Amino acid sequence: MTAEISAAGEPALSRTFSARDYDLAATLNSGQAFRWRYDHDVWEGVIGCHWARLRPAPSAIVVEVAHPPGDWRWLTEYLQLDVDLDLVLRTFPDDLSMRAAVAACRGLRLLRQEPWECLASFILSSTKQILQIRQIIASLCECYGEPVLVPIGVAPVCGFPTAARLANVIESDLRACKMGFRAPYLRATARRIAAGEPDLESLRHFPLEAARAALMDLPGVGRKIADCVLLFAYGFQGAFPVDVWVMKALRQLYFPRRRISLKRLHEFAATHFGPNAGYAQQYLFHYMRVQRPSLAKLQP
DNA sequence: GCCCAGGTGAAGC
DNA sequence: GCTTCACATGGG
Repeated sequence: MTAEISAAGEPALSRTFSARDYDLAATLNSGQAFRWRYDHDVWEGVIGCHWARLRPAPSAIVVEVAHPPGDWRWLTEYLQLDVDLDLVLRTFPDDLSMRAAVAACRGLRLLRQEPWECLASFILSSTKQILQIRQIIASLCECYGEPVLVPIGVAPVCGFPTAARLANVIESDLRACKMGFRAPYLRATARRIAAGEPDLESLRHFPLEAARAALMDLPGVGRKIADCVLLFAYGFQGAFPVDVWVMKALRQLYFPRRRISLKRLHEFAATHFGPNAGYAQQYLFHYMRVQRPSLAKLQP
């Protein structure tokens, strides 16, 4: 590995993956992951310690990497290329709202991200616009991440900083990355994770509620951020993050002109959206944010 | 200037 | 239990 990393400056290697019904733009731009940059029909980003460039093609995704990987599981797992979207969409409730969301966003996928990066990213997400979350994380990676190998002609880029690294950054230095009041939360949680309390890998094998409780015990992590990590990093489909957009979606689409508490919305979501509720949530989120921005402004 | 952004935690009833 | 508020920062 070290030998490969040191052998910088080679041309990118390309491989095409079959991917039917995969909307790369919607997926990489739907507020799940924050490290992708779009330029001339191409997405550039970092997955773990791998630089990657993704380009949509008919029923496929063309992937460029900086060095030959031993295997491609880090990529196929991240993009969830083995998921049959039809099977997922078929489990959605057959109501007008979900039909509209699917019609508008078909091809939107859930990624499967590395837990620490996902957790830290969403700690930084609170009351921030997606554009600003990207900027904070870019700054954090540039300051405290390890450089990854890139091909000739590509600007240097870093991986996401480890919990151990961020645990040793003082709060004022974190604030220099423009994360504001989130800095002490990120630092305190980084220290907990670096100490293995909890061990993020072991959460994979926990029941949903136990994993959620372990995450919510961390500083700066409440129900919403915990659910984002449960869904985007571990794939728990019972996790249904309710942020301001999803709250508007649920209230307007399912409970118009009624007062309904967040608790009731969670109870509704847990029974109404079926075995792939997490997927349904992402469709509602993206639908509201991208397709119905004018409606989203009405009656919060 | 104003309001809002993929919220959380603490303090008040 | 529920409601209100402070918390940084930047975009529209």
